[in-house]
Amino acid sequence: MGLREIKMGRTRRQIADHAFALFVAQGFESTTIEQIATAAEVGTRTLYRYYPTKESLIVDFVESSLGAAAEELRSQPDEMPLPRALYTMIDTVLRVTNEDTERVLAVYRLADQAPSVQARLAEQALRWRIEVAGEVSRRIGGGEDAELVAALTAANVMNIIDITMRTWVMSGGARNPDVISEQILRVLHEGVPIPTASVASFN
Amino acid sequence: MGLREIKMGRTRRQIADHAFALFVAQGFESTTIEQIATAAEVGTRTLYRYYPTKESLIVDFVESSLGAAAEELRSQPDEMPLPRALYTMIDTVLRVTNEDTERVLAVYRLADQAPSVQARLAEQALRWRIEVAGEVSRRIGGGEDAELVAALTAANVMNIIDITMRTWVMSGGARNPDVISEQILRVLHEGVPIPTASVASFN
DNA sequence: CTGCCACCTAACATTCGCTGTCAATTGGCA
DNA sequence: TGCCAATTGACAGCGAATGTTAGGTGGCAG
Repeated sequence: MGLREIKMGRTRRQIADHAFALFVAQGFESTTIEQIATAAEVGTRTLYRYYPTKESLIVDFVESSLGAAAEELRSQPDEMPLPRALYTMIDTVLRVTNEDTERVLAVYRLADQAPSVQARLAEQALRWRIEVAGEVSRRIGGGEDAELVAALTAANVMNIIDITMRTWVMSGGARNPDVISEQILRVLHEGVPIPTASVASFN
Repeated sequence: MGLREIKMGRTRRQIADHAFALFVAQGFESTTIEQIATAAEVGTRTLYRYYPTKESLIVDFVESSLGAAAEELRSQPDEMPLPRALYTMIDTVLRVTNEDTERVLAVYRLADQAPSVQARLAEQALRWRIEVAGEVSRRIGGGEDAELVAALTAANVMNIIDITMRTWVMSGGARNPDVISEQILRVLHEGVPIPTASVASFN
């Protein structure tokens, strides 16, 4: 790795750190790109080369976490049972979370006060849902309802991650994310209500 | 209802219709607010009073649909089994869809070409997920894992709606949404893979 | 029927996110 | 050491979004 990339990496982190500091201090909307650029000692044009949108200053952090999780899923051997492979994915996200709790907390708190950030986060989850669905589809093969099963399974996984994170954030970071996700998995295995047309089958 | 509100309703529809026409014709990003305002024969400031953001010109349509569905859920008697009540909600969304297929198709197609629209749609789904979780929570009472069950149930319902719609849109509107959702419900009742920590229990 | 009030409308100005362009700078490498 | 390629940031400009304000229109009391 050359000096060039090292410097770029440093610049990138500089920008994100100053952005977070300012966002937390003054709020997302009332912080301008120019303020961030000035604080990070770069031109606004340079900032935009690293982070294409204002929201990405916050959301890229989660993006990399989800990216690592999806990569983890793909890297599991095909012989591994799907439920186990899916679990490794959740585990990866939680590991990243445990490594930088403060930043993750800040992300979700900022999302709560800035609709555009919330929107980008939600879109991100959707994109990864589709990504994961593709991998699940590949693993279960192309049976009858394969596409739908894959889509539903992927959606489930993203829900588990999302609800775990939100529950954790709601506790102010006090509870343990791993414990929460275990609880969620237990509840899921016990079964949750599923919509039914007729009154007959309850759950 | 006074003359004033009638006129406002007309203006509102005027704006949305012209916006959709322009979006479909030229794409979302390359259509400016001013073009829409001009086409609808209103000032840009007036347009913003009806639709606070450019994206809302598109997503308000879905918002009302989800709003009607949530209202439907709330209006079901408490004695009705939850799975049945949840079903009425899905049914309501699909009914709205069947009533204005062209507009719904346009919404999702535009979302595919405009990230900001996709993001707002996803955020909307998230908001309604939380809304529905509240109502589910109320109906199942405050038992041990009640909050988590409610959150997971609500997420499931929103997933069913979303996957139904996406599958339908992917078919170009050819397939029947009701049939798709029935298929999804059947698959769900048969059970989909759930992440597991140990290799032992394979769904 | 009339006149007043509240609300709707739209023009104007301004802020801010974001992009294209281009010249200056700096790292990589022969 | 000097050339090439890539990074940088200044400048200009577009378009979305908001505050302000003046003028118009419907609703309603007298």
